[in-house]
Amino acid sequence: MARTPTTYDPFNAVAEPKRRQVLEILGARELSVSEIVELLDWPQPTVSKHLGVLKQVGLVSERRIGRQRMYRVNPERLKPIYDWITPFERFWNESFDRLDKVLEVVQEKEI
Amino acid sequence: MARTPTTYDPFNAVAEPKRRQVLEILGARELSVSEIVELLDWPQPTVSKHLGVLKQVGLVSERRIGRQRMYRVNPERLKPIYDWITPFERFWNESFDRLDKVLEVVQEKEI
DNA sequence: TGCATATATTCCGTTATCGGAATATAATGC
DNA sequence: GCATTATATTCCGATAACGGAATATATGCA
Repeated sequence: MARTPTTYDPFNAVAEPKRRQVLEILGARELSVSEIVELLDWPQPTVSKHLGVLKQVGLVSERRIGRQRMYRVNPERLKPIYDWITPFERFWNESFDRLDKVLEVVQEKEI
Repeated sequence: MARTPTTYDPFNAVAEPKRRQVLEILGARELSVSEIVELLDWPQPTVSKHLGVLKQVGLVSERRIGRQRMYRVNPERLKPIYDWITPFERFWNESFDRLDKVLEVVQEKEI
């Protein structure tokens, strides 16, 4: 077996920096392909191909208006990433706690 | 150019499900390679190779004790993922807000 | 019908992964 | 030094991504 396909799950889809960029700008509002092309200044096939991966993995949805296709982000599909990463949050918070304690000690000594 | 290498950044390293598993169990405590082998029941070279990728990208650190190598997670390297994903949190929270409003209306009608 | 616009698809070359099996390195203890 | 334990590395074969260029599809409009 080779590397997990990009369409296997959100983690693999989002590993590609350009696909993260696309999701970021779609976070603001629904956009057509040509609007994305203009905003990011990428070749149109590049945009379409990355949207294709994001759509296959369910991270974006598409709506047709005439010959345009409006893409929007599908946030719930990003939740597995959020759920996986948040348990590690305690490490940063713990560090802050320790820093707080250090600062307390420093303050006590200064008094 | 081909696909972004797994060692390019935390996003790519973490795209592989097995590497996420390794990081999860290292979240609990520092572990030797053989402890990971036993916990996950994978071939030893598989464990070593995945640890190698995680180490290259800075997601784990290593400490030698005799012939053992103790690996620990490097949480701050996971923060870019946390920072990228959390802005999308508002979508789930917004949904809950809307649900709350619906429930309020339902309650009002029941009174 | 014919032309223009919007988007998707295909073909190609280069590159790197992943698992498995085998082997190499390194440290310990006798 | 030699055997043993702990871990890393190498050598496959199969798979697929990515960018670029070219082309195909599909819709709208005169």
